[in-house]
Amino acid sequence: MRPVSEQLGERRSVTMAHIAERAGVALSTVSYVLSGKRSVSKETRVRVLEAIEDLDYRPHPRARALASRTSRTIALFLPSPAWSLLPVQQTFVAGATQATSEHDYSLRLSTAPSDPDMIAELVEKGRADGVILMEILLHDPRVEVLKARGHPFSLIGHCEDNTGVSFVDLDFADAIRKSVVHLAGLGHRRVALFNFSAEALDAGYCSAVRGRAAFEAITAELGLEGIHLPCPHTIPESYAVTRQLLESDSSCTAAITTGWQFTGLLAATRDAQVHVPEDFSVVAIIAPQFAEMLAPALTGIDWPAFEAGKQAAEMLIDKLAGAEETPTQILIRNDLTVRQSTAAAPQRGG
Amino acid sequence: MRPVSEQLGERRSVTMAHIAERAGVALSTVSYVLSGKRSVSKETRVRVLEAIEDLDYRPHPRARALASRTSRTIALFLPSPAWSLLPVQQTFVAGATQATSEHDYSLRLSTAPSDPDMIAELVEKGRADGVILMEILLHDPRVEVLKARGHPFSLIGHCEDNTGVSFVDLDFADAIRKSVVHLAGLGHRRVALFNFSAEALDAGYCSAVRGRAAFEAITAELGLEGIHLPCPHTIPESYAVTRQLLESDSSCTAAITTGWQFTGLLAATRDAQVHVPEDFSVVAIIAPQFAEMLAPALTGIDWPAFEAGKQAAEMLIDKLAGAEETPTQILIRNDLTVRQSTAAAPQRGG
DNA sequence: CTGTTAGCGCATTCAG
DNA sequence: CTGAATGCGCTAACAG
Repeated sequence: MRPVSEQLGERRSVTMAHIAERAGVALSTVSYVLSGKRSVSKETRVRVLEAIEDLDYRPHPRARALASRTSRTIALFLPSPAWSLLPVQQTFVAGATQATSEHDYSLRLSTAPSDPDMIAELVEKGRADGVILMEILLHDPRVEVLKARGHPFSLIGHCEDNTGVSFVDLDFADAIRKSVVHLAGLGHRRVALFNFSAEALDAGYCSAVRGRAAFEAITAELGLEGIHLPCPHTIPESYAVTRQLLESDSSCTAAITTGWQFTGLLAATRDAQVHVPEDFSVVAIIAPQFAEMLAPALTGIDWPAFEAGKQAAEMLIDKLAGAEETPTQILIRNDLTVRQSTAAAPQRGG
Repeated sequence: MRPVSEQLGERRSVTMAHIAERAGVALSTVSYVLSGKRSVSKETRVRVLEAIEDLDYRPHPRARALASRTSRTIALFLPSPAWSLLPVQQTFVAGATQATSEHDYSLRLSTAPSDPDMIAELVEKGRADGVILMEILLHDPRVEVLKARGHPFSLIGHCEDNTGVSFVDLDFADAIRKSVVHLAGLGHRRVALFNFSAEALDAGYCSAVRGRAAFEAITAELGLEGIHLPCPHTIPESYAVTRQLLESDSSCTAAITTGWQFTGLLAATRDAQVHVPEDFSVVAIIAPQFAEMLAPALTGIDWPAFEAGKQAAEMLIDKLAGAEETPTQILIRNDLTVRQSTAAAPQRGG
């Protein structure tokens, strides 16, 4: 293997030393006019600035990072391989990317390490100044580690105990509640919740657990019959679960989906000759761009994922900039957006 | 503003010096057992490895990067703000992320710099070893700059002249050709192409330009009437273009979409009481997970975006690892996947 | 096979 | 207000 520097063709670029020489000042002076951490006489400052201009000097972030122990980089982890299946999470990334770029930070993306310590190490080794976590569990070991070691981070999602942590999340309990109320208002008496997968529930995935609790509470309160269906986000599986539901339960007339399950659900209703929304109502909790892409568009609670990703990054950047100690906590409560005219009363089985 | 190092809480961790001392060897020896760039006697190697184990030493990538002029990082740029609208591109990122993580690289994401020189600088300043570009133009200044300065890169998309450059791309010309042939086979005589936007065409966006050319050629060859419609990917605009088409042109019975336009198109056909696929055929060029999410699913050419992102990263990593000089060029030609049973003859206006 | 040394490019003490 | 010196943690010559 040849020396890497060679293949990279990395040019020897102009450094602070060059511009110090040209300006006839000390290296440190250049550093100080750049950082502004010390006052510099107007004259020398101008000379330095001119030299910078003339030689077209650009700082070397990596060297700066090593010396200052700061990288202006934020790390973000994707749930591993099957990630392509969840566009909502991709949208978080898009939002976070935009925010980091706007603030002259950069975003380091990698698949989620299995070991929580590895993510702490990432910042300890200077690869990132802070971390954004998603797929949060109610009791999340990653959050514990990060807290314990004192590293800055923000969450998309939120734990059971959130003292001192910054996060942005959709209020899933509220979303489920509003969805059920909406369906009850349409006259439905028996509704299904297509919740996140059983694995997610077992692991304690925050939205899944909160969603289930809220669903059970609100259906009981309204005297509805609630059918809780953990279901993966894949098309074949959500299709199968829906077919099973429609065949075995003729009085269920509505469903709420928490993720990508609306795909298989819609295909299954169609194949079963059950018409949406005339015979069967569907409420989806999903990013608006996906709700809108269907024809007819889906009624539901909008999960503004792009904005959430952006805010998660921004609150972390604020923290890195030395902002107050009080954490930012954003719990999004959106009203239901009606995108398809739904028959007031369910036709099916009723 | 307090010193950043303080708020970061970055622990002073064990360095190579510590382990050199404990193992009773020179600093460089430690470096060499780690890198394997020089043979080390089994005895000392073992002592060093033990010391590493005992002290729980982990290398510091940033320092390594500065010294070696290599960062094990790949940069990827997103088309700025409106990015949330194009899920296909998000999927590229997902694929690239997976590949980089698998190879122990990391992915640096940022919004696309307006100045091509800035992206070259990114690698010159050591923030990345190589670059992945998307949204490629037939004559792309970024590619020119990268080539000229000798920086490693790979493309998702491909230019007019691709000598020496590695890329992965869907063969859009082939995709359009197959789509038109398919539609012609169904008996359609007048078909529309919902191409990328006029801006994209003007800029010379590779897929758009190639698509148009192929469309014109194949419709002429088959004696069909082709309607070329540049159209943005947004739902309102694709909706409007479709309504306009349906109202002004009663003999057009089929359409091909190149991106996200199928969303507005389907909504518009529905509102216009035009049934898909009975009255009107639609062929979409889109990532399979999106084609499948509709009910009924969309017939079309699959754009395996996740795989493409992955391959683009892998070919770049190979290059960085010092692989051969011969570029990898992957032009994906997929057959049309029929997902909805289409009436053999168009009903509308015919 | 191993140790010594000089940087990578910059931040930041400390003297002046 | 300025400059010289030291070091961040590691790599890669250069000497043995």
